[in-house]
Parts: sequence; structure tokens; C-alpha cells
Amino acid sequence: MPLTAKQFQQRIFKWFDKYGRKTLPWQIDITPYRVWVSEIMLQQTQVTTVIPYFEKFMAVFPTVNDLANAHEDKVLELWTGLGYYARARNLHQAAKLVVDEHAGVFPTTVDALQQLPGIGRSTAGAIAAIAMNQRAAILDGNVKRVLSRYHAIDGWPGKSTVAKTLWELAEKLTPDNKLPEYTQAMMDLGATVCTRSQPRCDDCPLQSHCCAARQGNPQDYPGKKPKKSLPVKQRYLLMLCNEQGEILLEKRPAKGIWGGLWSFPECPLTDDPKQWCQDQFSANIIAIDHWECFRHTFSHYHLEITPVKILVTEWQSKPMAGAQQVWYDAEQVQQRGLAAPVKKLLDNLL
DNA sequence: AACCCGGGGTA
DNA sequence: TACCCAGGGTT
Repeated sequence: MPLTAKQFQQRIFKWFDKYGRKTLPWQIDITPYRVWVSEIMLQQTQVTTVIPYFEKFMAVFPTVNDLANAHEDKVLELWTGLGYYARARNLHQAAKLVVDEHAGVFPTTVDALQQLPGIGRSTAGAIAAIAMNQRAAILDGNVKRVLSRYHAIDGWPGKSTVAKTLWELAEKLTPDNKLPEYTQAMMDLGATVCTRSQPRCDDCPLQSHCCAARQGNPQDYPGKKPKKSLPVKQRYLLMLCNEQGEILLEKRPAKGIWGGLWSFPECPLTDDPKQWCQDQFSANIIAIDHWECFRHTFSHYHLEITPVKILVTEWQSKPMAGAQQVWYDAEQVQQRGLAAPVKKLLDNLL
């Protein structure tokens, strides 16, 4: 016989009292703003990575008002290295909406929260449950893993039928009280016991009623995403340096890869970077140095980057369509939002 | 190298 | 509804 919802919750609460995490930065001084920022950062990113970013972010933007009034460049700078930069742009946009359309007060229903950019069903549920003690379900990666094992639910949770089943389960098991504790407990259980590989079933409060544990194959749940082979793109990244020791960066368009971040000018591998540089910029090239090619992988393609360091004089910039280009010194470069490989190259350059 | 992740956008 | 897009870290 499966556990009733009440019995399930009792086991979860008892486990959380003993083993749950209670001193994460966003669990201290709980406010909707702090919970919201933490939940956005925790999408796609693990707790240990998020902590220093969260601390820095809160030091610079202590309130939603501070964030709303910030420049996007500053927000992206603080996001550098976290990835999925649309999260930062949505966060900034949502802060403006909270200030302009909700008088600086977070909406208090799941539906209203979900209207804000970057907040979907699970994140809305987490904010409502953790910061507002509302009866709202979450279904993040941890909870998907716990529930799909507990009920041996086959199939990849990215499929709508599987997601629907999991959401129904999550809603049914959500208690009426102590929502912050329950929500944190489910995430903690997935993060520390019901882990993706080598789950510690002997330490799990649900073991005796877990279908996957009984079958002896918890690692088979949740079902895996169907994989496809990734195409490879090749690019030169042109690290243009002038005689003042400055470096040319250009702001990327808001949409697409590395949206809104600062990067090096790119040229296709089919072109000669020296020729391309002269054509594009009417630059006088003093020295050119090809660095070793390396690979950066996105979720949908591999990018093979060949960095080329080019020392130029007699700079005549031809304005490129929509490209904002600026010469930065070593100091200023660090204060821009940068994609991880660009940051790595700049670190080597300086 | 394979795998994981919550939400936005589009056909 | 069913895809595609987006970037890091971990295993």
C-alpha cells in the first residue's frame, strides 16, 4: 500500500528536521525578492555555484527597487559565468514590472507571479510556498527525480504527458501547512539523498514505499531526454589590441547566444582573419598571433573557437549594423557581462 | 563525452 | 502541442 499524503508529508517533515538545509543565504531573512532571485539563479545552476553570486547580487541590489533602477550592463556583469543570460535580462525586466505595475510589492498569487518574465509554474510555486507560505506545488529537477522514482514513472519529464503526471502527484502531496519547510525538504532530499547517480536509498525516509527502490533500479528514473548529435560551428574570435593596451569588445544583440554580453568580433573560419579585419575595420595590422583552437559546447551545438590576437594602429572603425563597439582598458573589461570563454581569453590576454 | 536543468518562443 | 533555443557545472 502506498503512503497517504499525510503519511508522506510526516516522513518528509521528520527527515527535514534532522537533515534538511536551513542556513542557505536565501533561507536567512526570507523575503519574496530574495527567494525570487535565488530561485532564478538556481534554475540550471547548482547551490554551491549560486551562493557567491547570490551574496554579491544582494550586496549590490539589496531591494527590488535597486535592481529595477540598475543598468542592464551591471546586472549582466554580476551574472557573468552563471550562463543562460536571458535569466538576468528577464530578472531585470521583471524587477521593473514589480516596481512600475505592482508598486514595488510582489504579487501574491501563483498566477500573477507567473505573469512576470522568467517565472514559470515551478518558480512561481517556489516563491509562493517559501516566501508566502502558500499551498503551492513545485516541480524542479530534484522533485521530478524524487517523485518519478517514488512512483516509478516512466518516460522523460520533458514530455508533456509525463510532466502532467508528475505535476498531479506534486500537487496531491503538497501539505496545507509548513510550506516553506516542505518545499525546501523535497529539494534537499533530491539534492542530497535521491541523487542522480548513486542514490543513498538507505538514508531515504521514503525507501520502504518507493517503487524504484523496490524494483532495485532507481537510477533508471527519471527517463532520459532523447539525445541528438550536435553540429559543430567554427569561428575566429578576434582579440584586437591597440597601442594603448586597450581591447575592442562589441555588445552582442539581445536575442540569441550570449545575448547582451560583450564579446570579441567574430569572423567565419572560411575567411582570412587578417583580410577580414582590414576589410571590416580599415585597420593597420602590426602583429597577428593565432592561439590554439578550443571547443565550447552549448546545448545545441559545439563551437570551435580559434582565438587570434591582432595588434593594430591607425584605427578607423566602420560602424557595423547594430554592433556597439568600444575600446576597453583592462580595468573596464572586468566590469562587463562576459561569456565564459570570452572571460577566459581576456584573463589570458591581460 | 554524456548528462542535467526551468522558461521563453515559434510553428 | 511539439519542438527548438540557451551555457554552465558535474559525472
